[in-house]
Formats: sequence, C-alpha cells, structure tokens
Amino acid sequence: MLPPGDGGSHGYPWGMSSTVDELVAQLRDGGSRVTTARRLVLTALVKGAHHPTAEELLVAVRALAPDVHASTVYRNLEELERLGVVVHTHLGHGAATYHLATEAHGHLVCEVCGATVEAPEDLFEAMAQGAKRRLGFELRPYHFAVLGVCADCAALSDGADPEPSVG
Amino acid sequence: MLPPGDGGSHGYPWGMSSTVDELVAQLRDGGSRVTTARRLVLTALVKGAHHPTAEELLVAVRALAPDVHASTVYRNLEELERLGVVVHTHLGHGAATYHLATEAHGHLVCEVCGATVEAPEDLFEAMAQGAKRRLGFELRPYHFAVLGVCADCAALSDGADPEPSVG
DNA sequence: ACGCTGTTGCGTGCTGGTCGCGTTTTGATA
DNA sequence: TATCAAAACGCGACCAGCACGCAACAGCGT
Repeated sequence: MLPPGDGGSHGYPWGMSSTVDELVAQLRDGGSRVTTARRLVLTALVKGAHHPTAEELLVAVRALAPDVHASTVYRNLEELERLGVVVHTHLGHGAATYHLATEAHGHLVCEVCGATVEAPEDLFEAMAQGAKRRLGFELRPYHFAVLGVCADCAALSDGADPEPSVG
Repeated sequence: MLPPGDGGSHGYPWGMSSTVDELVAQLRDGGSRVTTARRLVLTALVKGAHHPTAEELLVAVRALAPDVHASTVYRNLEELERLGVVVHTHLGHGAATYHLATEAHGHLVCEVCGATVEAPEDLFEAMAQGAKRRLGFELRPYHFAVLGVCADCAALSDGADPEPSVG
C-alpha cells in the first residue's frame, strides 16, 4: 500500500491531494521534527480512506511500524492540526475523523443509515451570508457535520419512521 | 414558540414553557411510568438554565432528591428523548446539552469564546432547500451546533488569529 | 560526532456515558 | 385497598475516546 514517496503528485480522482513530501515540508517549515511515526500518519492520511478516525490511522500506521503508540498518533494529529496541515471533523457521536486541511469540506450525515455526503462548497453560502449580515457571525461550518435524512432513507421511510441511528 | 400551556396547572411562577404536568402527561401517553426522579428531571429542564448538560441536570435533581443516581438521569433523558419530549444537542467537544423538544432550535457557537447564539429559525432554510433540491437530503440541522466566530471575537481578532477553543 | 530539545512509548487518569444486576416502586386489576 | 408483574431505580463495574507525566530516545543544527 505504499508506493515510493515520489515527488510528483499523480492525481487522485477526487482532488488535489498533497504528497507526503509536501506535507513533510510543511512540518519542517513549522519548526516540527519529522519522525517515522509522523511520516506514517501523513502517509495514512494521504493514501487511506476518506474519513479515518484516530484509531483507524493508528491501525494503518501500525501496519508498517507496529510499536507506534496510540498517544503518539493523538499527539501527532494535535500537532498537525496546530500547524494547519490536518483538520478534524465530528460526523456523529463517535470518534472524530481527520483529513488534510486542503480537503476541508462540509459534511451531511444521514441520521438513519449513517451515510456521509460531502457538501458542495456553495451549499453553506447563503446561510453564511445570512449569519454574517444578521448576527455578525462568521460561519465555519466544517467542524461538525449537519445531520439529516438522505434521499434513500427518506424514500424508504415514507410512512414509517425508523429510529435515528446517528443522532 | 411556547403556547401558554398554563391550562389548569397551579402555576409555576415562571409560566413560560410547557409545564411539568403537561410533560408528565406526555410520559403517561407514551406508556412510561412517572417516578420522582423523572419528574425532577423534567422540572429541572423546565425551570433550569437554557442548555443544561446531563451532569447539571443531575445536580439540580439532587438538590431535591440527593440519592438519585447519575445513571438514572442518563436513562431518563434517553427515554424522554425516545418519547420526543426532549432533544439533545452538541454545542462543542464536551457533554451534550438537553432541552425540551418544543424549544428545539439551531445553535451557532463561537470557536473562540464559546458563546452560544440561538439561530433564527429561517437561517437554515436556504441551505435546507438547496440540500433537498440538489441532493435529496432533508436537513435536520439542530443536532450539532454550527461553529464560527462571533461578532465580538471577529472584531477583536482583526489581524491576529487566535487559536480556536471549541473545535 | 555531539548535544540540545522535541518526540516517543508506556502507564495512568479523566470525562462522558453505558450495562447488568438485585431491589424498589408504579399503577392496572381484583 | 391489597396484589403483583413489569418498569424503573441505585449501585458499581465497565467502556470509548482521549489527555498527561515521565524517562528514554532520536532528529537535526552545529
């Protein structure tokens, strides 16, 4: 699962994901040291699933370096977030999920089936403008998901109202 | 948002929101039994602060019935939520906050100072309509707060960008 | 190659909440 | 009003997710 840390970014279909080397450079610029564990966390973020939890990142890291400790992953994520390299998001009641700051986006999560939809950038715009104009409040709507019912579940539950599962 | 449910109930001075008696009736209608602890939880919700956590409700309940156990409060809140009497909301990283379902509303929380603003009902409307039309997604944007920067903090931090505290 | 200091592994602790169990209480029925 | 099954309770153990203090280790400027 780990092709060479080549410099060029050959595209991932859904976007411009940075390479590990670029992120490592960000670390150095920020004055942080580059360690094995830290590099592996970045690698897992770049190449792994879309919304990994700290736990999932730990598993990915341990696949290559079995002795990395959970608290190391937590501390690294904290530091990476401080440097603006990653952000974390809460999609529901469980653990936070992490992604690269360059991929920041809003999330819609279905209360019924748990499906996660990445919100189009402009979906929040009207609300953000309204909040700014009327309350002076600058929205940053990326940190918590917005819950709701996805199209599939809405169709299925016409007439029957299943218990929400994410709430 | 609160019809004068004061009906026959020999009033709590506060008058406003639903009375404990009305809520108790909802419990009975739902097939649940009415116990001392349960009634006290409802009383705390009706008369207490605006966004109490389970812990704060426990304190309020214990002020009148010192032997009520924390798990009782948690279980009651769970049951009350199942019956649609209360809802819970996450305003930040800490404990959930509870309020009566009749008072459900969206929340804007300042990442910097933690201030909570109750969102005007229609603030979410444009976004909800957009999500419905474009994604078939029915928003229920009340469960997680939407983060941002409040007017005061935005003014203060012009030029300097303090670390978010709520994230 | 050295040494300063950031980082790690490890254990321990905390918060917020859940669960199983034996006992008490509720409220429908007699 | 007494009876009694089932609901709810008190209690403690336990869980997930994460934070922390410390001694040992390792990155990187010199």
